[in-house]
Amino acid sequence: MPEKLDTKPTPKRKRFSPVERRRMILEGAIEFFATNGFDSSTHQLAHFLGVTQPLIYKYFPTKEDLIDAVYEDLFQNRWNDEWDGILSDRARPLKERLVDFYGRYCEVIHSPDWIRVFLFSGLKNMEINLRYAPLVEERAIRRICIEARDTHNLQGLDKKPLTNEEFEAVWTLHGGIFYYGVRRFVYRVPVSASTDELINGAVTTYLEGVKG
Amino acid sequence: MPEKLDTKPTPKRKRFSPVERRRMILEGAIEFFATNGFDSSTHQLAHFLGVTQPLIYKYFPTKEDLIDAVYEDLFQNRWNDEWDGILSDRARPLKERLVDFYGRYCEVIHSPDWIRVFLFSGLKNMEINLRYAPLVEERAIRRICIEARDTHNLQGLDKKPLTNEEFEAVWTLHGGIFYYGVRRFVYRVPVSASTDELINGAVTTYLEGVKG
DNA sequence: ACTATAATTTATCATTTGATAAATGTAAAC
DNA sequence: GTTTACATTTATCAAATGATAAATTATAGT
Repeated sequence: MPEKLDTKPTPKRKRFSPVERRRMILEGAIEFFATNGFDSSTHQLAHFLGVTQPLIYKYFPTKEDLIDAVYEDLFQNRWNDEWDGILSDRARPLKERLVDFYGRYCEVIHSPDWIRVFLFSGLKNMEINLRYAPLVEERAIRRICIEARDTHNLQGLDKKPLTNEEFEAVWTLHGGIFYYGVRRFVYRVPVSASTDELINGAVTTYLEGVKG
Repeated sequence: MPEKLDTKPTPKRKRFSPVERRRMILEGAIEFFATNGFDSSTHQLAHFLGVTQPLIYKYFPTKEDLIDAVYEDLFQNRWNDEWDGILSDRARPLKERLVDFYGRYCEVIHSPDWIRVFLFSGLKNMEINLRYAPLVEERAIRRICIEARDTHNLQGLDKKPLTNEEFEAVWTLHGGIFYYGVRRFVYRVPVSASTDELINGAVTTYLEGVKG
């Protein structure tokens, strides 16, 4: 078949600015590692990206650097400071606050990339956990304990410090919500409720339990 | 320093029966893979076992065979048929049954080996999940839903099938309990309650919630 | 249209990894 | 004590993997 010979041939190689290319590699790496784990090879990743393997090393000197960039992109600054305010805003009913908070929180964590990379990294890397778990405990769990006491007019923190039972009740709520993501993106089984329904149910149950 | 020359020197090599050695390798592999993931090398595993690497291949023809043996040992036949009876025994209060059931269930799953291998395999291997999740849903979650209805004298299954809300409430309970293991053996953060306290709290909260 | 910069690829390497074959030595049987 | 079976090790390999250097070529500036 005859073709126009005077048209410029499509370049076999497309060049991007370093910023763009770095972004492309990083985003691809997140998806790829979330699917295949961090022990997958950089060769396979390059194939997935449609790019040669040494190019990756132009932007990330070592594989470890690339993995760290994945962590940072997914976990760093993903805790929105506004969430603290939502939980502590006593002008609203606690149930409404909890539903609001977990709705926003789940928008971040209930994605295959987030849940899977979080578990992959947690299983391999101790450092991530040591940073993340205390963050959740301090800014969510503890705060919810305090607000629950206030809401149900129990004795203040000055009278009695938070008990193990109070902490564990919130951790169980939190774990139930987290586990919903595990069912969807790790086990990949069908779930019978939407995220909103789940949150509503879990929060309601928690509040019933802590009240009684 | 002079030594007794007539004592038989300690053999540099100890021989075990195939059955014994296979068991040793398998148990070591469970611990090793639970710690380091299934992508760790057989060379490292051999070092961990204090044995040469080709020996492993005498007992497990491929690495995949070894991994399958690990799965089988941890997950196969770990569901005790008596548990079904515990959940369905209407002579006992539901709360007591649930605490009893989850106490026994957690004796199995709340170990670093079980939780970590379960997550490692779930993240890599789809097959395990496809077998395990339906088992839990059928033999635990659904059963608990049914018993909860009976206990609270709600309309029978013939009147109205189990709702998504009922299912999700139990999954949230289940997830909260599972997550306790994740906190301990994946995140490795200190937990503020014993397994028994956790189960008691979670079950109580669930029943409060489903009642109201 | 030409040139220079640098983004991208090709070629290559040392190490690691799953796996195999042959040599070795332990311990049971005689 | 000798023999023999076979559990274990030593030696080795091809393929995969993280990483580097040199060659190539797209594209912006002139």
